[in-house]
Amino acid sequence: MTNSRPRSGGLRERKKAETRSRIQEHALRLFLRQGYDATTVQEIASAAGVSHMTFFRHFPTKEAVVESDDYDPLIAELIRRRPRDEEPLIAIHRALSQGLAAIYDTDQDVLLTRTKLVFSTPALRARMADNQYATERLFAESLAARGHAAGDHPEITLELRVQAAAALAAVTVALSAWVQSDGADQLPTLVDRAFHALRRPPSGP
Amino acid sequence: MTNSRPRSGGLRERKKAETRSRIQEHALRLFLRQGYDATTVQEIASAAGVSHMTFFRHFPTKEAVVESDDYDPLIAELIRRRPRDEEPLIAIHRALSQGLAAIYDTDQDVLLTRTKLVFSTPALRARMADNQYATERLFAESLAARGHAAGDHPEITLELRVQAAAALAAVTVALSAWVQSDGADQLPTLVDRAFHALRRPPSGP
DNA sequence: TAACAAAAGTTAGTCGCTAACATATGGGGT
DNA sequence: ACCCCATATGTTAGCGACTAACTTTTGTTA
Repeated sequence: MTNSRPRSGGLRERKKAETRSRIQEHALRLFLRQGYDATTVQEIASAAGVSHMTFFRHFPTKEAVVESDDYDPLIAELIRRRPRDEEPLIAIHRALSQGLAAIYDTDQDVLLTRTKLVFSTPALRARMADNQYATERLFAESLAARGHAAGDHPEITLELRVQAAAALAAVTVALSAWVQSDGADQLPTLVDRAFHALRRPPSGP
Repeated sequence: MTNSRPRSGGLRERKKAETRSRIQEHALRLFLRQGYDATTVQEIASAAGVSHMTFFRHFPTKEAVVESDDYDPLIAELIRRRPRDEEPLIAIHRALSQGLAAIYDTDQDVLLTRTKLVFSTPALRARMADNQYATERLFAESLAARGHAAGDHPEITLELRVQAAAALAAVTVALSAWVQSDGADQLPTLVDRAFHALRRPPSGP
């Protein structure tokens, strides 16, 4: 039995990837034009020139076509690179700002559009919120792994999980405020304010 | 046209409430016995002796039969009663502990069972996570309203929202750890630990 | 070019959920 | 007591997300 693994540059793989992104593009276009709920999977499939089954072979659910967890592993890696003695919330804040800066300047408009769609669609919002549980664990892991050998897996404490979850909550509120201002406020600034609020609760007037 | 509002003690209202809770009881029983996804609405309705339409007249979705936002308004009220100069995270922590104590001793088993179900069912988890956005706003409002007249609505700042969101994240992690320990750990203790982690990030060894 | 395997299509079905319309029943006014 | 109406429930038909089973098409590889 010879190696039957598909070549990375093969026609087959390329076509598959093209189909996938064609579906995704048409889906987003239709969602923005006529709303998420008002767009059927059949409609997206037809627009992309495929059957509805092909849609589900590429995306497990209708919601999945909007989700993009490309960022999570990137941020996780940046957290892992922070010094071990840095306070968890500071570490996440810096890693996040760093990662955000990398994409904010180039993809700002796309990010805003997509985030608006997610926040205004209950089904997508719920998905995003649930995905944060997985992200929380990933970030907590990354916090624990700072300054350890690659194979080493230090304990993930409740404290680390709380701090990862709080950081994610802060980012989410910042995103929400960003969307509410329709992109007028600068997202990095809002993120900074959110993390600041996490560390130093303001007292009354 | 005279007052046609139904009396609170009427037979009609009582029957309706009975039907509602009968549906809910059978639903939970079936979910626990055979799993959430493996239980159809039709099945629940039949078990409760009603048609599937009656189910949806009492609960907007299948998930709603598990959700219980009875606690949120209670906690919100407790937050509102905290002194105005108390730091937001402290205020939420105390209000929450107070509210939790009221129900923990009596409903501990039910709470654990239900929470286990929610955390182990993606659809329910996603719903719960999304509901937290509404709860976050409610708590932020309550924080802002402390020591103000009833009709007065002070501004809800980004900072307050972040703190409310962080507090909810802390509680959620505590609940998750509680479920993971199968109720062996004390929930109030876990909540205290979670809030503590929020305020004083531990440094490395 | 023959043969294999991955990708896409076809079809039929389940389940959550809604709309429209029909029926039953409790509660108030007379 | 009776009638009338509002409200709770039932029936039926249908849409849309998603799955399973099977067939057809199409790169790839020997």
